[in-house]
Amino acid sequence: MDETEALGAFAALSQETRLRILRLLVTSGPDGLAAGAVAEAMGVSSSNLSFHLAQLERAGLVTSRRESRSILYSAAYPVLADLIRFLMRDCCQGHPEVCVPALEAAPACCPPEKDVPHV
Amino acid sequence: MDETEALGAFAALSQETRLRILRLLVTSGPDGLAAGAVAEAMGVSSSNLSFHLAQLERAGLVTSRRESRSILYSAAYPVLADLIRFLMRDCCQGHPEVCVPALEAAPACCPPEKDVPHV
DNA sequence: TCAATATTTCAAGAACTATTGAATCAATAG
DNA sequence: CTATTGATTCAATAGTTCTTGAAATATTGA
Repeated sequence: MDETEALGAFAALSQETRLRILRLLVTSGPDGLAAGAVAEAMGVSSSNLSFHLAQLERAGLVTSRRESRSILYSAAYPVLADLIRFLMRDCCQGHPEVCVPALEAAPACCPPEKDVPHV
Repeated sequence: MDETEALGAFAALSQETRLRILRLLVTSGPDGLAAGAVAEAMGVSSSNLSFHLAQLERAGLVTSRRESRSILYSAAYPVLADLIRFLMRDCCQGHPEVCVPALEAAPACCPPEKDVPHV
């Protein structure tokens, strides 16, 4: 992920509705959710939701696919991982005190049975 | 870090000049850099720089202290760590495929000699 | 105290982003 | 083929953020 992509991702995440949409989609799994379901969960109009989903998609944070009449949106997990990496790589550069505490919080998210390299 | 703080941090990072300022300050170490030095490095006017530094400070990503005539700005490492944690905790929730790849990139940033818990 | 330096604050305008409701487009069922 | 459903696009407006240059503030040295 380069600076331009990171800027786009941060801009996408800097709006309350969009941050909440992304969190919903991440926890909804790779199959995704129909735009209508997301709109209902967020309590916003379909046109407003469409606007925000388009921003998230332009930032690469979500992907969409049509399934019959619905359009299903899902979180782009690899791009999220890229963004975390960007923060660690480009912002921690030579400053482990930034990302060590972040990593210490990771086990809650990443189950230890996965064979992750010793950091 | 709660949603509101994260929104503020993302907004602060979604502007090119500010993202570059933060990266400069992170790599400049805890002693920080005078506002004037940052302005010169960024090639922007002092009043514009002041505007962006204020945004970064309001977001909690940098701190400032006066030293003689200069005001020294430095990166708020713990807040950056909080932000990485926020992305991992609130966005990876139950989806290790998001943060495992991110963690795999971490060694480059966090030297292995530090005794970090096995993730 | 006065001048110089470092920085911030302010006001105006430009540029960008978000919201709304109406119109449009795509897919399906009858 | 028409009506219905699910979603997007568009145009107008409202709101927010960025940039600029001038004025103000704080600190120091002569």
